[in-house]
Amino acid sequence: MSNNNLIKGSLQTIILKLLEENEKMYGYEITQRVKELTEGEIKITEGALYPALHKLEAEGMLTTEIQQVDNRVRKYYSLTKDGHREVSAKMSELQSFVGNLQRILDPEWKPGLI
Amino acid sequence: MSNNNLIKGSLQTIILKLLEENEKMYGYEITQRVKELTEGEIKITEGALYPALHKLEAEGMLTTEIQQVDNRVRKYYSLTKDGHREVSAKMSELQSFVGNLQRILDPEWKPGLI
DNA sequence: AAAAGATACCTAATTTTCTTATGTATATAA
DNA sequence: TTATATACATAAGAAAATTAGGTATCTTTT
Repeated sequence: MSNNNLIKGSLQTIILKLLEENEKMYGYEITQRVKELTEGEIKITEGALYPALHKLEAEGMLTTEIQQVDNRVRKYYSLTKDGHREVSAKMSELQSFVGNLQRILDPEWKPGLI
Repeated sequence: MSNNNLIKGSLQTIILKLLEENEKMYGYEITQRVKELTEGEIKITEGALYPALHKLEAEGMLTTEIQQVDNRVRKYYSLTKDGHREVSAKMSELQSFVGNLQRILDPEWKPGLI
């Protein structure tokens, strides 16, 4: 995940949230979407992404569907019912953690500002 | 660090920032300050804290000073010159990462809001 | 008086999650 | 024809946490 050794553990949340917004995506597409949304600042490495996708699938959060596109194989992922539930949980966990971080690092901070 | 498996890697930044604000602190004090600032939501475990302090000291970011207080030993940490430089670097890295996270997770988000 | 909890330090084994490197394969641009 | 982009995958190693244990003193509760 780029040169950011800070803040690990948010990859699952990123994957789940993108899939909530997009119905179905394949791995490579996710890396490109993140790169695009962050103007190249966050690059998800394949060594991090694929194991994370496999883990989420094994946990029942995602289902897969293989498609042939121009002689190339794509593996599309989408949220299961459990996956949909998990998105909200992960998102509020993350937002709450970011809030707590601000409270520690910026004593002036009040919710509503960044 | 509490029950938050999300967002690892911010402990160093937390330590450095607290020491910038407080001149000197000892380990146990840091755990208590964080607990207090986050109303108990983030609990830094000793197994995470002490190795992190030792690493920062080994890297020349912190110096230590032992004090006896009521027959109990306290190890006070303070920032070195390098440590002071590092705080700004770590802080802007973290703030930029949080910004990128918002861009990924909240398409509505614009800098200035949280 | 004894037990429990708070204060204060520490380390070791294990787990999780990442980076780095490598491998396969097709299509396109230089 | 060589490099880049697309598309999947895994394995070795590093980094940073969790969990669980250890030592010791002081204070509060039973």
